[in-house]
Amino acid sequence: MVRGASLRPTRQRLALAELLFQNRDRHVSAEDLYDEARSNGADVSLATIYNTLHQFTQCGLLRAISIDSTKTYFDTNTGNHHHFYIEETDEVIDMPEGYVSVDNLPLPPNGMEISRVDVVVRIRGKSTG
Amino acid sequence: MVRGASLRPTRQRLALAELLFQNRDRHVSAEDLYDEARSNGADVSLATIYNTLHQFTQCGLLRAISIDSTKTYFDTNTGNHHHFYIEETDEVIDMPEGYVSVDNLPLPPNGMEISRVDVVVRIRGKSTG
DNA sequence: ATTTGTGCAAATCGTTTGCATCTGA
DNA sequence: TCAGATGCAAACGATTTGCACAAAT
Repeated sequence: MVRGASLRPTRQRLALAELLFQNRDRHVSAEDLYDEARSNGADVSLATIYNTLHQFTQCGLLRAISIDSTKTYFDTNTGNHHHFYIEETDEVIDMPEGYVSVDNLPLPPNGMEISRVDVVVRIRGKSTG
Repeated sequence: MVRGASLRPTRQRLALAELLFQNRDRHVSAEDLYDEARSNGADVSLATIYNTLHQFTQCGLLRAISIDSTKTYFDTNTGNHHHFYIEETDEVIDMPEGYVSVDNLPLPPNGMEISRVDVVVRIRGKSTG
């Protein structure tokens, strides 16, 4: 997988890939992955975490989502899907692929084309609001 | 307007409110507003800009949008509308209200309710991609 | 007079960078 | 060998905070 993206299969990248892709549909921040790697005995620096996350993103192995808060999350599901975002906890949940439809989009400004449509449904506990 | 939100109408808040609401549909970052205030002779500190933006947001005078990049933008249009986001320049453009429709939303997880649905259409120059 | 807001500078937090060292093809 | 990766610590940029001073009710 890593090799297929023409990245050198270094110890660190392989360790991180394993953590990331052993379960589908994960949303991790750099810090999350860092902690996880450490507690799994993988000796990886934070800088390498960031490098790797960005490289994986660039190769299409991950998708970056910046919904809110100051943190960037990386989604292991790169398919066409959208997200719930839990306001109280900053959690991100995938919606099943192909479920949501967005209609009646106005045309983009002249000379521009659509690169992606992101739908975020912000949710909260029923009593809280 | 400021008074209506049960905020004390201080010189700074009034100056910022004037800058913000004299044109509809603005998307400003704290830094933007800071520069603008200064060049208009309003003597406001950056800390106060942040305070004011957050207070206005809490009162429903503004809406915070955190689309990408590390910056938070504040939208003077608090109505039901969505955004284009120009990837190359970090610009945010309003779509006309009521245009877009989102259908087939899956139900939120148990005990949760939808607080808002945000649609961001990421666009880029036609040649760039 | 009392409460609330303001300004400054220092602190924080996520993220990036420079550079010396290491590692995989 | 040697381009490319890694780790560390320092740098960064947006935002926040603590605290003394000022302004609004």
